[in-house]
Amino acid sequence: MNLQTFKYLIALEKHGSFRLAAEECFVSQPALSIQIKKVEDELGVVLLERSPKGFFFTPCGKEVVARAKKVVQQVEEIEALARNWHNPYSGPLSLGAFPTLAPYFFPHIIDHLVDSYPQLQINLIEEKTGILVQRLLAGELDAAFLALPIKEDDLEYGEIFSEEFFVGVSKRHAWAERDQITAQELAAEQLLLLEDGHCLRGQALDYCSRSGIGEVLNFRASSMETLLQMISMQRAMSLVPQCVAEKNPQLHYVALEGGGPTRTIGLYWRKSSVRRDLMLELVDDLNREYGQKDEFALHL
Amino acid sequence: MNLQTFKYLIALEKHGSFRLAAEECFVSQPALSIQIKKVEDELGVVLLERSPKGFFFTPCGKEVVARAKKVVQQVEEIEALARNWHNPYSGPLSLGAFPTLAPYFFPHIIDHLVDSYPQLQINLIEEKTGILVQRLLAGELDAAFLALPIKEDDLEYGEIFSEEFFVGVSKRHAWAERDQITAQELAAEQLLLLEDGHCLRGQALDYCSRSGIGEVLNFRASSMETLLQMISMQRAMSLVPQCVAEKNPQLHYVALEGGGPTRTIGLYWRKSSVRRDLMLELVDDLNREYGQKDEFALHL
DNA sequence: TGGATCGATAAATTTTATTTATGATATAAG
DNA sequence: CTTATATCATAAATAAAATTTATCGATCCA
Repeated sequence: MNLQTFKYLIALEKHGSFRLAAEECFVSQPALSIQIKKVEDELGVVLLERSPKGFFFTPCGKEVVARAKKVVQQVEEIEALARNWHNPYSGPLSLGAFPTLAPYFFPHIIDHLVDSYPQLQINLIEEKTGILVQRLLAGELDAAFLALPIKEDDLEYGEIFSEEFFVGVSKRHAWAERDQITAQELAAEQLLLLEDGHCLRGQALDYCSRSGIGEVLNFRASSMETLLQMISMQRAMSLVPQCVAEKNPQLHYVALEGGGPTRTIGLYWRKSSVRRDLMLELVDDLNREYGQKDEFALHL
Repeated sequence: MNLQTFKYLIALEKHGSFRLAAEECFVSQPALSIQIKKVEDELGVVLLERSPKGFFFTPCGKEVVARAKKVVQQVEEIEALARNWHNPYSGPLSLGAFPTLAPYFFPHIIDHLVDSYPQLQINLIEEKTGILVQRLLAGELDAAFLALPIKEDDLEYGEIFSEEFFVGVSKRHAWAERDQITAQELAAEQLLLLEDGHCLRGQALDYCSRSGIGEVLNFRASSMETLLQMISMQRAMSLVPQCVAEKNPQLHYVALEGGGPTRTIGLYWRKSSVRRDLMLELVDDLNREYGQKDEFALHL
């Protein structure tokens, strides 16, 4: 059993081709072929079903590859651990945030990050929540700002802040003079939502079903910007989180009586991350700087 | 980076000696020395602090060894997966149970197990809960019967059964004619408990503190058998789970009005276990055979 | 059908790990 | 205070392993 062979298997799954896999691993194609066969012998199991026209992984092969990926990732984490041992505050740090947060939140923290950790080379990645979680688990991201809750055993998180949703309407809308409306009033209206995959969409739908708001406009905006555009054209209204509202004063925002729905943002990272201590420190920092409470929750 | 080297590191930590570690790995001492040095070069980190009188692991070394253990264990799980792929119902299966359950529970299920899975070579291990969890996580056990709750991310479980605790007293005791007593009455008495480390002790203490029973006899029996002996000598009373009571009719058992404390037993295994499917089946089986409800809870 | 591509195989080669032998240092016993 | 016996490190020789180059047979597509 051999880590290099695991990498071969993983590359093979990725490319579906011996030649390409070998290329990625910077070895010749026979080297890869032989090692794959060897590991099959060693395990006493057929991992690939070969035919003259190609090959595919057996169920057992798929299971082995899935586990091999975890193993290789952990080894890479050992290597990173050693690399960063002498200075955990140096090197590249990749942070993610989902699209309805990133453009409104990153500008707030970027200066603080750069000042506090000058030796870190910070990469900011904007992706939908699902992709972020995936990349986090795959070790491609060090941490991500995500809306609670995220159910992943391998991740832990600290809460950063909570914010309310307001009802965003055009300044020419009938509600433009009002500060508050009731959930009942909202229930009579139709809401524009983002397209599938945005966590904000899920949060809004949650709130609607809990508040008995059934109907939502069957048109889905593909980005927050589009959505705000449509609202300002008086074509729609929507639930808008506070940080987005603050950056878009061209609209009017109506609060929901008794408090609207809220979203809580947490910073998530792998429990096994080599940057774990740094992340804990960062959560502490961000709470001091931008947090609303004296106490903040860590979920480790 | 190399799995064999990880094994060397682990053996080195285990024995604290190059020679012994090499022996365990069936290689010569220089082979081990050289590989350790090589991995240090490769990682660019000193793992061992060497001195003429010996060596110890650096903080970084300790971290690396801890992670290496996980990696090696997962690789072993891949090997086991492959071995058992063609017949998951064959080979050795190690099951644990804690001391206040094992002797009373294993006899109930052993026939069923042997009949249902004739190709499995079943090993039963009796240890205190803490040790069982440790051995489970280390991959030395396939599964263990444990009292809920157990907080371990890497484990999952299915509930098997719940049972009530009764107050066990001698047949010559004043309560020997009674069927029920109240928690208040019990509060006036002193309870004998098992020594530290037994989960039953924790459960009893929990109940006592919740029921306002403050005093417990400051003498700790080292086994359930001793405890029952002492009770029958009229020297004490204690909380006894139902399955223990059934096997010891020489005592009298008084129920607590409104129901006494209960313990729920679950079968726990590693989420990554190669026997996962078998375990799910076993939980199902045991519930059909011995479970009290039609529905049983799986916590995956 | 001919050329290109794919993966398997064989032999030669290189790289890597391991053994044997030995050295330097410290500890324990006489 | 010596001597014997541990310990781990080092060096050279050996064994084992992975890798490369070269080649084959099969399929696919024009």
